[in-house]
This record gives sequence, C-alpha cells and structure tokens, in this order.
Amino acid sequence: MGNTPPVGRKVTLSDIAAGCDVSRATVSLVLRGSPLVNKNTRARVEEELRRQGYVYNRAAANLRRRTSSSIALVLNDLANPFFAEFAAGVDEVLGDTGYVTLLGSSSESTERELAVLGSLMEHGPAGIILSPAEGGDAEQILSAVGGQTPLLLFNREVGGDLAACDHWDRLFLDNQRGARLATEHLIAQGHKRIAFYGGHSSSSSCKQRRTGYMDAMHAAGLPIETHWMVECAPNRLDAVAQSDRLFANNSAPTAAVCYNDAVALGLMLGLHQRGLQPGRDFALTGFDDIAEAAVSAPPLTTLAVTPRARGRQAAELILQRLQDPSAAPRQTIVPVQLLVRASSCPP
Amino acid sequence: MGNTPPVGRKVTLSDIAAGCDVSRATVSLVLRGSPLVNKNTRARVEEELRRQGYVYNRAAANLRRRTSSSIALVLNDLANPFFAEFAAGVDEVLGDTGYVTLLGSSSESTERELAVLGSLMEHGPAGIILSPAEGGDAEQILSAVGGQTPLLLFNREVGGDLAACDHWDRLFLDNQRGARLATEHLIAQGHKRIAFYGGHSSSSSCKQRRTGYMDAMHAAGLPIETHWMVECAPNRLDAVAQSDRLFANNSAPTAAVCYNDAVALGLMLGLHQRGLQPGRDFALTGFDDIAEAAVSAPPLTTLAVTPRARGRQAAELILQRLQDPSAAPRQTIVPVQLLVRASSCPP
DNA sequence: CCTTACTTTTGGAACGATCCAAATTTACCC
DNA sequence: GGGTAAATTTGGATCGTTCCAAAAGTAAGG
Repeated sequence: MGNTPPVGRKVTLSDIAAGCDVSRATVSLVLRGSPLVNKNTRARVEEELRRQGYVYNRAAANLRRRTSSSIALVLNDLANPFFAEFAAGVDEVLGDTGYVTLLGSSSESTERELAVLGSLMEHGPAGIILSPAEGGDAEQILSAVGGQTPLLLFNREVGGDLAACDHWDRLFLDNQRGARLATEHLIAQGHKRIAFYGGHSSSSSCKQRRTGYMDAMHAAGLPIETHWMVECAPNRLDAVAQSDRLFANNSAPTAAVCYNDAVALGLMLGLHQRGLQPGRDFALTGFDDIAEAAVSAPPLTTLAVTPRARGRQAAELILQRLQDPSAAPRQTIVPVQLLVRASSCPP
Repeated sequence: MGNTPPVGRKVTLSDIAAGCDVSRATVSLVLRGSPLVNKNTRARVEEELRRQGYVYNRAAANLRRRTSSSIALVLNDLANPFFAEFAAGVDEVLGDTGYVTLLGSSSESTERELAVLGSLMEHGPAGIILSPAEGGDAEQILSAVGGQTPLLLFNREVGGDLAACDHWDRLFLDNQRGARLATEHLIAQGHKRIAFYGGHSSSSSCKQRRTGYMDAMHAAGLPIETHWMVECAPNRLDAVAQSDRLFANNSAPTAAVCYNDAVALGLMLGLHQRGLQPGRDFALTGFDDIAEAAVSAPPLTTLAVTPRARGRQAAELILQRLQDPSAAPRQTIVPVQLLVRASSCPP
C-alpha cells in the first residue's frame, strides 16, 4: 500500500500528505507535535514520515516563520587550543538548544573577518559570537553585521568608535587581575626585576595584562625598566625569536610575566638556547592554562581561564539576549585563577 | 528622494524594487551580476541596495533554486588540537568557495553524533565531512544522513555493515605505514623489546597502527610479548594512569610506539613518576605531531600528519564530489612523515 | 432531527528569492 | 517611417513550510 517515495528529489511535506491522504497543514501540525491532531491521524502520518524517510526542511520553515535557528561563531584563531575549546563549549550548549553553529575563522585578518561576517549574515543567524581579529574597527564590523542581529563580543575589545557598538554584549576575561596575581606571586617568591614579555601592545588584552603587571610592581614599590616590556607576536615562534631582547641590557630581569602560555613556552625554549634553565635560573608565568602548560618542563605557572566553560557561558549569554532583545547590554568579566607550578621558582 | 528603509523588518528584494521602480526580477539579476541588465539600471539598483542596507537572504534563494551553500562538519573531538587544526583547514577552503561551515561536535559519543547529524541535515547541507565517534555504526549513520547527501569519512572507519556505505568517500591517514616507520626507527636505534602503548583496540586507527608495529617487529624477527600491547583511552590522563602496566612483568620493554602524541606525553609523565627519564632511560614515539610534541621534554619523535592540510584536502575532496556526484567513490590515504626528535634514544 | 459546542481538518496566501516565457524598449538599416 | 533584430525588463508561478480563517465532522442535549 502507499506509493513509493520520490527518487532523486527530496521528500517534502506534500509527499507525506499525499501518501496518507491528509492536507499539508495537518502534516505540518504533526511535525510540530500540535495537540490539535487526532491520535489516529498522528500515528498514520508518523508512519508515513518514517516510510518515506522524510527530513524536515528547516530553512523553508525559518523563511515562513521569519525565525532563525543558527548562531554565527567567528573566531580569530580556531587552531589555537584556547579557541578550539571555546568553540567546543559554544557548540555543546547550542546543540542542546536546537541551534546550529555557523563557523567562521578569520585567521587574525580583519579583512577576512569582515568577509566571513558578511557571508555568514546572508544565512540570517539569530545571533553572533565574535572574537575579533586584532586591529578590527567597530564601525566596519557594525556595518557588516547590521544593527538587527545581537552580537556578543568575546575576549577582546575592538578598535574605533565604540559608541556605535555600545549595544553589544561583552564577555571578557579579567586580564588585569590575572596579570596582577601572577606578578604578585613572583614578587612573593622574592623577585625584584620582573619583565612583562610578549603580546602586541595595541591589543586590548595585552594592555590590560600590562596594567595588572604594573599595578603589582608599583604596589610593591618595584621599578620597571623600559627594556623589560618586550613586544612579540602572541605565538611560540616569535617568542623564541625575541627572547634575547630581555637580556640585551645589563639589568636583566630574573623573572617574566608572559602574555600567554604560548609565549611563555617559546620563552622557555629561548632560555634553554641561552643556557638558562627555566624554573631554576629564571622564573616565568603564562596565561590561559593550555593543555601543554601542565606537561611542559618545567610545568608552567599560569592563569586558568577554562575556555570550554567560557564557550558555554558565551552561548548562554547570547541565548539570553535572544530571549530578551531589549534588555540593557551586558558586560561580563570572568575571574581567572592562578595555578602555581614549578616554572615560578624563587630567584 | 526615495522612501526610508523599513524599520524592524528586514530589507527584502521587493523593498529595493519598489525603492527604485523596477521589478523584483531586475533586482535579482543585478544581485547576481547578470550581464543582461542595463548599466544605468544596475547603478540605480546598487545605489538603492546600499541606501537601504540590503542583505541577501541566501536561505530563500537556496529554497527556490534547490541548492545549498553549506557543508556540515562533524567532529568527534573539537577540543583536540588535531581536529581544531583540521577544522581551520576545512573552513579556510570552504570560506573561499562561498560555502559556510555548519559545525557539530559529538564529543566521542555516538548517540550525540547521530543527534547532531540529524539536526544538521535539517539545514540541508550540500555535503558532510564526518570524523566519526568511536564505535559508530554505518547503518545508523546512513539512516541519519540519508542516501542523497555526499559524505566524506575522515580519519576513521565506522563499524557495522560497510556495504551500505561504500558510496562514501574516504580520507584516511596511512596509520599502518606510520607506525611501521616509527617501529623501524626504534629497531634501528638498537631496541629489541618494544611495546605498543595506548589506544582502544576496537578503533580502526589503533588496529592499523598496531598492524604497522607488528609488521616491523616481525620483519626484524623480534618477538612481541602480549603484555607489551597496552590499551588505554587516547588521552594524556589515562595514559599516565595505565603506564605501570608496561612494567608489570619482568621482561619490561625499553621503548614504546605510542598510539598518539597525547598518549606519549602521558606516558612520559608516568615514566617520570617511576624515576625513569624519557629519552634517556626509555625511548618512545608519538603520532600526530601536535604543537606540544616539539616542545616537550624531551622533544617527541612522532609522525607528522599536518592536520590543517588534511582539512584543506577534505574540503577539496567534498567540493570535487559536489562537482561530479556520480563519479566513483574515492578513498584517499595520505602518507605521514617521521620526525625524529630526542625522545627516541638508543637503549 | 435541530442546536450548540467542541474537536479536527483544510485551502490558500504568505515568507524572499529565482526562473521562464513573453512583453517592452532600443538600435539599426533601408 | 516601417521592419527586424537585439537588448532589457517584467509578471506570475514556484521552492517547502507555516499561518489563518473557515469548513467539516462529532457528540451531547433538548
């Protein structure tokens, strides 16, 4: 009984309707579990759905209902384990809620970021989670995403005219406090000449961490020499390359607060190359607590930021925003936790 | 001149048409850059598009054209740097081609994998890239994705009735040859008692690597003791926990081929806890060449699989499949490269 | 059997784009 | 100016779903 499912073409709601002699509207009600439909009819329709292997076309439904079932997630560096964990956390929560994650990665290029945002917007996401590339401009981003779609800024502030974007929600780490904790820890260990190593001073997170470092140094009455503030790209490679600059002067530091774990691990390599053993001849701290931090030699003292939990939190924040689009914009600053390991030895 | 853009509601093609007194069809032609439309008209329409801040609704277009502009990417473990790099590679290529990546992560749960696939299918992706969770069943996956959408299986074979899925494309690493290379290298270093450490023997990649290991051992005429084949979950934590089992017997190995880098790094920790120094008292190799491998102490001899390039390749394979849906299914096995570092010392 | 109230089902018009065949305008030549 | 060909533009149907108001069916009460 019943005719065969269509070949090649996708099975639609009309096929089901025809297959069990009801109207399209009824099938639609069944699909959405409406209590209006009769028990027998429901059973008949459900059987037919199975028989023909129907798959729901959410795009068509979204079109009609003027809704959306996706969230765009745009990251400046997906390959970075920190963001990968973050993405996993986001996807975990969104998946449970029936949303689908539209992924975009900008590879730290603002140009690409705008292109990716533009392309994702065409798919009409309900919201956007953006960890912006360094040097991005608020107004350009705004014009790429439009004023309609709620956006959650993660991890970094953007440059340019912030007034235009004060309706965005924000989720940041407490960079300043984290760096202060690390610095205070090194001071407590007995260090007096402490450097701040790595990061681009133009990025907001680097500025904040530097501020925390300086706070702690000033509070302890310790001086900061200008050549102790060394800039480098926030990755291992450049951190190795620039590490000599810490020792270019004769008042070399005995410890360093590093911009993040990648930089710290790079600096460790650089120290080895100079014949210094990190954790014995030189103390250092990181930031992020990436997986490698616990197993490096020596294990790295760092600040745990639990990126997966941040991802979950970001997803929840954007979902809340969708619930209540008119609520006041919200800025969340999450605390970070100092993990003391062997790399932060006494002088 | 011109009326104001609509408030609240999204700007549609009809708004533009009304705004500059042409038909919807003409605007549509302009959007798609058709050579049919007159230069002046095009300019007028484009001006209006800008003025009203129009954003293309790709879902609507896809509905009408019965096309799709997304690819589903379902990974068993996004938090793993290997897959994160892979995802970054996929997204890089897809983004350039105008496709959007629908991300899903199964966290190594086959149940969740099926749920995620089901949810993504409702968005009608043009293709699927799947790195299956361990223990997945071919027929269940097939019934979740249907027979219409091309699927590229990455990294792992699935269990169950493979005949049902012989139309899927496949992209695998040459696990067998990789493990053989690593084993041969340890043998060349002078080791005779070599273990294979880690992984679940039920997973296809573990089986293949074990085969490669055994090939090399047999070819060299070396015996394999049963307690040298130690199973553990493919992560660092379990690798530490199980490491004692290598030394439970009195014919303990002097070297180990590890299932992957995470396991190898865990084993290193386990060795330290026993008072053995990896790279001096015990030799070991990994698999994957994750970022940590180069900076561990000692640096880890391993097999480079260049996950980002694999991601790019996967994206290209699926795009080719979309070009020619009827071509014969294709299985690609990519070679891996042995990177010798300090962890694989002589006995 | 007729009312009334309730349950269940149903056409047909949306949603925002594209396709197609046909209509309109423009250009050109004698 | 008339005729033909080419260049442009255009209604209206359509993709697969949901909404809505109205129709059809069912049961109970008089």
